[in-house]
Parts: sequence; C-alpha cells; structure tokens
Amino acid sequence: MALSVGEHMPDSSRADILEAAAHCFMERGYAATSIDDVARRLDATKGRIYHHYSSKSDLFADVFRFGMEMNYRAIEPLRRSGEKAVERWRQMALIHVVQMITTRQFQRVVWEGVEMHLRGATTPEQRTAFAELIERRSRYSDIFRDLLAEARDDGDMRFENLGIANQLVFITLNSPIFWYSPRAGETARDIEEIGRQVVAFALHGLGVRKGNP
Amino acid sequence: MALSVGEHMPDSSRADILEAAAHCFMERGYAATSIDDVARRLDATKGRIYHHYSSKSDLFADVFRFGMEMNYRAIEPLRRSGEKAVERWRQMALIHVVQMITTRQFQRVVWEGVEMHLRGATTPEQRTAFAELIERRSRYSDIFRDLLAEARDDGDMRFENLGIANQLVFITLNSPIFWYSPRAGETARDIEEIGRQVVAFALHGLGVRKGNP
DNA sequence: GTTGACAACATACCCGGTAGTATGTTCATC
DNA sequence: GATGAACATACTACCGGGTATGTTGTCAAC
Repeated sequence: MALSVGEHMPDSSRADILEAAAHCFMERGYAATSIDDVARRLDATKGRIYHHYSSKSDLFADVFRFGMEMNYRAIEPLRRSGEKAVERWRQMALIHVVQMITTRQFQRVVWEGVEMHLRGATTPEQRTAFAELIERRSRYSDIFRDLLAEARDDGDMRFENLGIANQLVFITLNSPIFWYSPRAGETARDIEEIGRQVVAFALHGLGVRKGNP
Repeated sequence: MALSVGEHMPDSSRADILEAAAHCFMERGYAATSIDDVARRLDATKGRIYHHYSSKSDLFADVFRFGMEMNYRAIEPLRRSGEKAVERWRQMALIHVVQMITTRQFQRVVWEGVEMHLRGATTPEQRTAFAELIERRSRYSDIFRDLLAEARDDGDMRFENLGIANQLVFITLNSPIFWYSPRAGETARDIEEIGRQVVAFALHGLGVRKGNP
C-alpha cells in the first residue's frame, strides 16, 4: 500500500504489484522468491502478475527502476543549490540515507540488481535489459563521486584513493538497508536523526573537520 | 585449491568441496547455486558432494563455519596484546579487512548466511542448525563492539550511538567483499595498503584524531 | 438494453530444472 | 576375497516459470 508518490506513478494495480514484489524480493531475494509468493501477498494469482509483466526478471527490473527513480527525484532539488561541494554532498547524502530507510524494500532490490549485474549472474537477454538500468545507477553514483572530487579540490575533504573512498562512503550511506529495522512509533525526525549520524560518520571518514550544524 | 590453512583443515577432498562451494555461492548466491554447479566446478558429480554432506544447507553451513573460524584464528593473536583499546581495534580491524579480501569467497557466504538468518528465510530445522553459527558470529562482532565502547570510555573515540556506530564500522570493514576485485600481479603489500585506507576511513569516522603510523 | 469487444484478472496445465535417493562401480586395506 | 570408503550413474518427486484458456465486469456503439 501507501506508496508515498503521487506523480510518476503507474496505475494503482501495477503499483500494488510493485510494492508486493519489492517486499518479497527484500525478504527472500530474487532467486528464492517465486511469482506465486508475490501473488499470494496480493491475495491474487499468477495471472494478475503475468498480465502486467512478461517475466519475473521484467518485474524485478521494474522494481529496480522505480526504486532508483525515487532516489533521483529525491536529490534533484539539491543538485543546483549554490553551496560548496562539501555542503551539497552533505545534504544529498542525508536525503539519500533517509531514502534508504523509508523505501527500504525497493532499495534492497536496487542493491541486488547491481550485485546480480556485477556477478554476471544473468542471461544475455537480461543483461541488455539491465544494462540501461545499471548505466543509470552508475550515473547516480557519479553525482556523489564528482562531488567528492570537487570537495577534495576545494580542500574541504582529505582522503587518498578516490575510488576506494567513494566505495566506502557509498556502502556506508546504503548500509541502513541491511541493519535498519523500524521501531514502533518512530517519527520522521527519528529517522532523520539516524541519517544524521550516518552522514556524520561518513563525513569524518572523508576527513571533514566541522561537525553537523 | 590453495586453501592457505594447514591445521584445522578437514581432509583434502572435503577442502576442495568447500572451496568450490564457496566460489559458487559467492558468484550466484545460495538459492541460485545448484549442487550440480558445485560438482561441475569440481569436475565431479553430485555423488561426491552428497557423500560428504547430507544436504545443500549443510554444505552451506560448513562453508559458513569455515569462513568464520578463519577470522577467529586470524585475530586471536591480537586479542591479548597490552595495547590500548583503540590500538587493538585498529590492528584487529586491519587483519579483518585483509581477511575479507584474501578469503572473499568464504566471507560472502558468511554475509549471506547472516542475511538469511535476519530475513528468516530458512526452514525451522535450518534455523536451529544455523543458530549456533549465528551466535558465534555475533560473539565475533561483539569483540569489536566491546573494543569500541572501551575506546570511547578511554576518550580515544567519539561517536553518538554505539549500536549505529558499530553497524557502520562493521559494514565498512566488510565492504571489500562487495567491491574488491583482484588485480593482476597484486602483492600482499598492495592488499594491506587497501586495508589501511579502509581502516583509516573507519577510524576517522569514529572520531579518532591521529592518522596511521 | 443488448451485444460485442476488450481489459483484468483466475484456472488449469506443461515442462525444465533441481534437491535428494537408490544403486552400481572401483580401489585400497586388512 | 571381503569389506567399506569414495565416488559415479540413474532415477524420482516436486517446485516454479511460463502459457493457454476460461471467466467477469465495464463501456461503447447501435
């Protein structure tokens, strides 16, 4: 239910399928999730799913795409703020972490999708279908990476190897998809507080002096 | 082949099976790996594997166990050095990261095993078999966690929530299992250098002042 | 207000792959 | 030369992806 996205949303039936699929893929992983599992969660049958998606990997890819687009839309407003690179990075990182927490089901699918691609555990047809998604994911990652390089040139960050630093930071920011679990009565401020600590850890790791405002 | 562990090693036939299984599980994940895949990598058939292991999950559990025991043995010599907590943590963290790189196949299985347990995606019988492994894994993690707490009490580290800090640090130290890929002609010193940068990132994230010696 | 057409599913079925088993086969060791 | 370990071979049972076909509601045209 409650996909907190009005615009850019496909019809509600597909949305329900996406949500259910994301949950199942999150809980059991791609390979261990059957189409019947997803259908069962919808109180429906395979017929409904195969009416909208041509294959299991097609469904997975759509969950992947949707999760990623949510991230793009979340950080979009911040990309052209006049701030310095380090500050833009901080703001975007915080938004990103909050996204990881609030849309956890989808983000784990994104993660597994990247993993599947890196491992090459896909059929040739799937690889071409995935290629554009992976490409788009890489460009998303580049946004953060470029800011890191810029911030270092500004003298606001100090680290050695850019590639390694970017990997470490990215996994740090994504890590809530693994260890976060929702608490009863948790507010948006609580989540933002967690995000603040994650970003603070990353910033210190990147050699940024001052704490968070 | 080349399991760089002499002692504590089961007979060589089982060792080859473990190694092959670790590779397959790393490349495709547990669910997507078939027993025939493992057998194929051994130039053998299922018969060989089922002669030594009673089930697929049993094999997986043994890879899990073996990978974890390697970690225990690696850090064991450092546990009772006279150093301060922050210094012991640094040394153990470095060893741990190097372990993640050099025994990557096994460590990814350990990771997936923990994941499977957290997701609850196991049958009741498997859960009890896994329980002791997970427990042992938790105690391994506690070693690092306790050192974090001690180092903070010493005034050598500064962070807010211990649980969050530990999660962030642990995923940072484990992250090479995801992004590291071996380069041709890479030496042990190269790997240690990578480890140094990972640990440096984590230490800074934990609010430790001085750089690495 | 009936019919026809189509979307949105459900039902029933097929079939390949895979975990696990049952049964050889070989070789060493006593 | 008998016995058992260490496999290979052959087979079964079942699950799950995909398909083919039926069913229901809606909406437009006449």
